[in-house]
Amino acid sequence: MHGTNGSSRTNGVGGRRRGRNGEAIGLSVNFGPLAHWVGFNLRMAQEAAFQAFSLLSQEIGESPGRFATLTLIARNPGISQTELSLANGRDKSSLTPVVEDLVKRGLVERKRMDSDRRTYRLNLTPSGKRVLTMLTRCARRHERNLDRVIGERDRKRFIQILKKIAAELG
Amino acid sequence: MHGTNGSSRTNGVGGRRRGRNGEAIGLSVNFGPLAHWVGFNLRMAQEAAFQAFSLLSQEIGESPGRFATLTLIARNPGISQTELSLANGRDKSSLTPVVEDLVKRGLVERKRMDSDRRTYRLNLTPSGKRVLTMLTRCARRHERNLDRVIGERDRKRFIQILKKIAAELG
DNA sequence: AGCGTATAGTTTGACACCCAACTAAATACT
DNA sequence: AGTATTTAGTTGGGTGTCAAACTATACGCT
Repeated sequence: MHGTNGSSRTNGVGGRRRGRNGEAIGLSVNFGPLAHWVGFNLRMAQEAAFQAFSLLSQEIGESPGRFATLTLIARNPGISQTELSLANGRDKSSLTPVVEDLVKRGLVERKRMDSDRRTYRLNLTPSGKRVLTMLTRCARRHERNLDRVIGERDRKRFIQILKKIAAELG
Repeated sequence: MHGTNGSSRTNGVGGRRRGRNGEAIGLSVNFGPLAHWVGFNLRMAQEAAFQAFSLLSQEIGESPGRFATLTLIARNPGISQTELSLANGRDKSSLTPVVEDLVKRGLVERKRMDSDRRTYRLNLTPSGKRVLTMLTRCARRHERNLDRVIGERDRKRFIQILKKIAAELG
């Protein structure tokens, strides 16, 4: 099971038949090789998971992007923006408006470093810690849902593979 | 190994030590719970894979987004834009400029339907088929790289899980 | 000291995407 | 037939992202 293509029609998404008269696509979409390829399925899964977390996190008025940022600052007090962007897998320029907003809303504190006055040190404020706590609760709920889908047995291996992909294709 | 957090420092990304004098983050970044969560690792893996395919596909002057679109049109001749956007997991409005561009560059042909003059039928032109062939070659190369990372043994299960996530969190 | 290079962060311009509002066509209801 | 509802696609507004150019500091070499 790898080279064999067969037909790869699925009904997962494609659209329920409206069968006029054999109107080209009867009932479902043919994904062709996409169905068996990692890249495509990785994208679809990631976007579904993101979407789901987005819903949870907006219940408390935050965006999912903020969550990783806050966690990384909490875990690495005094981290610089460049280090943060690197760890977060985003360009440092993407971080500028995010940090700006977090500072403005009083979740993050930002001080120039003495030894190197180009770089900032980031830290959570007490208010930032409170928000992070709530977001973390959301995230745990989200993770429980994912765990349920993945299954306890495969979970560890699954994450291992994800990490490996990120590491070896970075 | 699941609940135990320990420390979760990794050196995968964080930045090699520049050890001034214990300057807050010595050598690596602490990812905290992120390290063990599916959502974060899913994002990182997806983005790494996307990036890698992006490099391959731009060798032939195309973007990765185009690839799934062209494949779906090839496999479902006469598909409508809405069906396409649904299968592709994008909003239909996102497709407007993409299709526009593909038509302008002569890869896709677009005809109004007779029975319902609101909808378009999309088809590849011969030129579009040629481009898709090249892109598919790229994609196969990319998949081989991913396979090497994932390992033949886990591959099938891995994709199954990705599909399940996309389906059950959609 | 002085010049060239590297680094931290910002700015700018481009894209890809989403959502909500819109237009035009089809269908359903009566 | 006439109005209301649904559907296919487009438009407009906003967001998040990257890459490249820029500013300012720091470092290295002579």
